Amino acid sequence: MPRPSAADSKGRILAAAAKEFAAHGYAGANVDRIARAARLNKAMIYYHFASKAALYRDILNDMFAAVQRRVADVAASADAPAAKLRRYVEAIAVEAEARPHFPPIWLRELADGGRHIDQATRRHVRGVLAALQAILDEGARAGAFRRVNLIILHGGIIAPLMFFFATAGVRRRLLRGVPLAGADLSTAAVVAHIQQLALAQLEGKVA
Amino acid sequence: MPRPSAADSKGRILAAAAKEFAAHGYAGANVDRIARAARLNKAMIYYHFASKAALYRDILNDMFAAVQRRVADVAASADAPAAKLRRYVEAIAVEAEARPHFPPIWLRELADGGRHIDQATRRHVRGVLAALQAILDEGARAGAFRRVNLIILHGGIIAPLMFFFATAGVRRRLLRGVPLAGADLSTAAVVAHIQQLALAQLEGKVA
DNA sequence: GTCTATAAATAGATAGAC
DNA sequence: GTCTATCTATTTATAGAC
Repeated sequence: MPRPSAADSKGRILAAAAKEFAAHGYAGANVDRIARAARLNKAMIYYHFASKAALYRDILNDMFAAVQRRVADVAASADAPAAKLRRYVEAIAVEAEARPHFPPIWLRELADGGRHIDQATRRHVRGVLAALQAILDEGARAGAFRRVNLIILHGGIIAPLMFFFATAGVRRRLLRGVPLAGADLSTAAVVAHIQQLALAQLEGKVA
Repeated sequence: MPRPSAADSKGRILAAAAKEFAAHGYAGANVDRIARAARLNKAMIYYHFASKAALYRDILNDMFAAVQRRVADVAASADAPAAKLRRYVEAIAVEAEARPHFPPIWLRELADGGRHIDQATRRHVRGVLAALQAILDEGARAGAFRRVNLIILHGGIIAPLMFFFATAGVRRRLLRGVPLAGADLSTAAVVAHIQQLALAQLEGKVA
């Protein structure tokens, strides 16, 4: 994955495209706007990428590759299962904050039924779940975790996380003036909350 | 809101459009496809609606009006706070199952920053949160609930619910062959789980 | 590698007949 | 209310010069 550098045009295109796809979705994204934001022109995009779809797939793939790398490191570490679980949640949050385009693009891709996810990306997605499963198995073997449904647990982690990051705009727009609406919500507070909920399930404090 | 009936063309357009917007998003939706799915032609859409945007706004508004009506009924009922909370979660799930376009459209709209939400719809969204707040206040006054952040609690309810309904397609596509991936997940099990998590927070069983 | 100019297709919207 | 035909703008993608 050629990481973006201010100098090379391909990196600038990837950065501009990620922003554009996050803001407008695949169909709504405009190749010309991407080119202008990258201080280039349309032709340069087709010099580096075969098509709009290929550009989008590259961005998707990069997102999930990054997340998988991070959570695989966590699963392979020497921490206790509960600590790994906390770090798993944190890893996803870190990646979402480092790549602000990640949560909105993932939300849209879910709504699209995963239509643009190619084989490489699918492997990464499965790798993320495999890392969580490994943590759960280890915890269960150690007697620290009870067995829970992987998808229910993962949904309880990824869904509120993605919502928190992706809805900053909507919260500002819709909840102006609503008391207790949580304008003061910090990433740290949300992450801590999700960690506690997940651990409460695994440790049998809640059914 | 003129409810869809098999006979009238406006209802058929609304039904076809809801499906199209859910599958492709606002920008990706195709007016011609909507017309064909409604067994009509493009001109009929512009006879009933001012524009593609107006058609989309009507569908958004209808979704949230329906949810608000349901949760307002729950909040105004005579049940105990804990029962109301459980019925609040169930109400959203019922509405999501009754309108399969609702979860994907809402996911996309979040990613869009709520760009297409007009004033009427905004009132409905706020009304949904107001109903939850009323339930929380009542529970707190009765000494049954402790005070929690409205947005964190609501996010913990709405996010996994929308994910569950909206990701059925992705789960099938991405997780084929993954053991324990929860192909057996039922709406009832997911709803019960979310109810328990929310109540655990409110009753202080988890921080 | 980067650009201008343009081809080719798509899609929102409207005119006007019935 | 419903249709066919069409206008017009937008947009992906490419040709070809530098």
